[in-house]
Amino acid sequence: MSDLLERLRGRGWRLTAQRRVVAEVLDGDHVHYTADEVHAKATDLLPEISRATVYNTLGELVSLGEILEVSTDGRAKRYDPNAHHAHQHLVCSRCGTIRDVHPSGDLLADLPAHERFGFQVSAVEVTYRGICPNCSTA
Amino acid sequence: MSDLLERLRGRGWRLTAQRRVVAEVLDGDHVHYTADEVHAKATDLLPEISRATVYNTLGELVSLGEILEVSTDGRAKRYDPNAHHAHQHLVCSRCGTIRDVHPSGDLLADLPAHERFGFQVSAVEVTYRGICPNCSTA
DNA sequence: ATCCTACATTGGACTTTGTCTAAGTCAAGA
DNA sequence: TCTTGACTTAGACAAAGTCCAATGTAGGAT
Repeated sequence: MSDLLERLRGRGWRLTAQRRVVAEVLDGDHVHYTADEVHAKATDLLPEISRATVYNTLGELVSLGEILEVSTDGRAKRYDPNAHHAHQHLVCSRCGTIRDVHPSGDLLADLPAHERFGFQVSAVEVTYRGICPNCSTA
Repeated sequence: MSDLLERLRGRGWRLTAQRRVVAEVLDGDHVHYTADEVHAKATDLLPEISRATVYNTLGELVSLGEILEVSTDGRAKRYDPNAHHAHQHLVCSRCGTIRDVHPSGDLLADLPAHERFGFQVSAVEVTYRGICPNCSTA
């Protein structure tokens, strides 16, 4: 993740404590926090960081293609730092836990030409839904 | 759609003008309105209908499995009356237009056992993204 | 090392989307 | 037609996100 900050500095990003903290919070696998969760965790590291800055920074990271925006439940958007490896999501219908998964096959090719309505189709997002081990035993 | 109302009456639904109007607004193919759009169109037919009733009615129709809730953009949820034929969505990245599409293949089977993390996987939602004919020429 | 300034941050007001509640209304069975 | 419990209403409230004017600061220039 520190190479992320270097990469962004190369693109003219000003390196502030706030941005460093947001990047740090988002580091890891299977991380999918809401903006408010990012803000809460960032506040632990840098108490005076504002909500607006967290939103701004997340928005910039999305624009730059460094993180992904995910909305699996129609409520708050979540942010996924795993933007450099194509993947899909598996979501627990009960507790909302999200895992990154890698389906086999070419998902885009599954949409036949006669079902494309003249669109130039360029991407596909898949959400698998089920019950996680934790919730199925409880 | 009128058989929908009959079906619901059979399930103990009280048949009110408001519910009739919401059902009427949702009738058609490739219909994916937000709650506020449904409210606006319903207001044309029945000026005194309230927002709360539209939300209530949409929620009930979803619970009864008569319509689907779709969130393709992380903003307002949309409602899809085509609940009785499995399908996925194709969304224009520019204007937001949504079409119902039918991919080939077994999408659920594309998730290998070793990528399921012990989940009981039961459903899959797919959103194809691209540019619609209208937006690509404009 | 310090200065400058364009870019970043802040807090709070505002918007959008959706939920809840208490009071009034009405569909449909008796 | 009467009655009653389900339905509807307006408006307050809540959650998620955006916007703005004022203030602060990273990092290049000196």
